[in-house]
Amino acid sequence: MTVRVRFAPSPTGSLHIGSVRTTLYNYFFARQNGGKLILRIEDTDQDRLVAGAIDSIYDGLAWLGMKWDEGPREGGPHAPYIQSERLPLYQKHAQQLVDVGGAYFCFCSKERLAALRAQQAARKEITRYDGLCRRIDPKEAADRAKTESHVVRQKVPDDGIIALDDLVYGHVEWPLSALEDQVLLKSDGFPTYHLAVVVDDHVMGITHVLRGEDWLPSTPKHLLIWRAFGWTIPPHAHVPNVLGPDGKKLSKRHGATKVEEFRAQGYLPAAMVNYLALIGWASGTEEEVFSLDELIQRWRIDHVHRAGGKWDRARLDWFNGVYIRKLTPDGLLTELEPFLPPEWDRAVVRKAIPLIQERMRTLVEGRDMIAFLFSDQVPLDRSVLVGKKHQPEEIERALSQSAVVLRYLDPFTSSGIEHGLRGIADDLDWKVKDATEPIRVAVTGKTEGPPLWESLELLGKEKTLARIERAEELLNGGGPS
RNA sequence: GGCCCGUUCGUCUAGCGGCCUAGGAUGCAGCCCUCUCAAGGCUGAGAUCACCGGUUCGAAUCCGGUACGGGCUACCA
Repeated sequence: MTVRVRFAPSPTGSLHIGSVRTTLYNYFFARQNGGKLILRIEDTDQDRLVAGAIDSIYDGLAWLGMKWDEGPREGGPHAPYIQSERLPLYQKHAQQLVDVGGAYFCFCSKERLAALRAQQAARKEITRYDGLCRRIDPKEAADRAKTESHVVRQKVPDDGIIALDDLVYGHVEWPLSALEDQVLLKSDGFPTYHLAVVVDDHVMGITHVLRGEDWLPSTPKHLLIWRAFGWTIPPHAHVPNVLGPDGKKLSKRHGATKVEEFRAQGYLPAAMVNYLALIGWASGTEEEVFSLDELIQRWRIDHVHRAGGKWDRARLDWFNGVYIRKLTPDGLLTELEPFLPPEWDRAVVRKAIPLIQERMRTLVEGRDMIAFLFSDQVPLDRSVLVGKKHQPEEIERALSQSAVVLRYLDPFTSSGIEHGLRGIADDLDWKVKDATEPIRVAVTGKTEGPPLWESLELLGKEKTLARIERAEELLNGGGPS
């Protein structure tokens, strides 16, 4: 039997990091078993639809490097793959469930339901449906259903126990008495998630249900549906949540949560994939840098951790640095491209790459590191320029001596610059870094960054001298402040 | 409140009864390298394995309870 798994996002916004992690696990599982991957859009809540969400899901998954076999745009034997386009299927199955006694029509208004809940809450009782419509004679109910607004509710047996042997969590069981009669088909004719997943998973031949931990509590409802239809229940695996720093499910409150945000911040897809895969799974060895293909090979469902894992930006940053350093210089240039202002000379950027590649953790950081090469608007702060070791007059003198040496340098190359500047330090009897620091600040506005000699060469003699001059003026009391 | 799940260094995790005086990574600190910052190398601090009981010759690992955290509890997914 070929493995068939699905990822089933709902188009309520752009792709969330947490669903990406779950999707990744589905992806690994499908690929390592030579199985098929199905993308199914679960848009049964018409109120929560967000325009453009499907595009963003496609964009995000494609950016991450995931490819799938069946889906809304690629089609497949079970099209359509958008639940809102499969309504008759769910309606038919809801009816079937009513026929076999697994569900019933309910005519209670939302008002009555709300009032019921309020009363129960006031009495500090469990708030759940009271089963009023369960007692209506089926024939009468069927008649009323022809004209009256109604929903279809699941008929949960009064007692007994239902259990699941989860591939990750092991044996889990629920007392049926704790479950309420869930709505399966809404009055607008749309199914709820519970009906739609089960029907689609069965009809689409899904062999393994792999989804987030938050679905575990509603699994007994699904199990009951599978059972009522008399279908074979596929193995289920729930995977732990991705948490925010406070231990709660990762959400916008915690900052960036969407793939596109991380993309915009200059993270590489390979780093995202690698880092994300490691929240909730470990190889069991001491390796942890894995490509997508390696993850497909190495990932094992039985090595999935049960506890939720917190999102750790610092660790992501480290992974991103690792992947940036793995790039070829031209590869890095390509990755950098979307972040570069159009007017920046790409030939210069290309030459700067070896200077920044091992220093940057994100593409944005890399771009910022070389911005001084293209803009004369470098910030200049007098106290930063002077530093702590020397008097302003001494710094000014060092600067002007350096300028003299630099001015007569021809050609203006990094080795010449190095030689000249080291000479200045010697003359001054300063440490090289002390003589070098004011120049770095004058030219880049910062105390840290790419190596100076090469940076100056790239900047060129004219601009270098102009900026040093500007710094001298600042120390003179005149000039820019 | 009810049901379910979870709990090993700050963080991600290894660990599936003896190899654990608990390993790796990240982060942090220090040293080396060095024109700065990184990268790289080395070193270090950091976990009474939530707690209490039990099983066992032996428990981070098995069982029970407690505490704490989380998820779910909608005509949301």
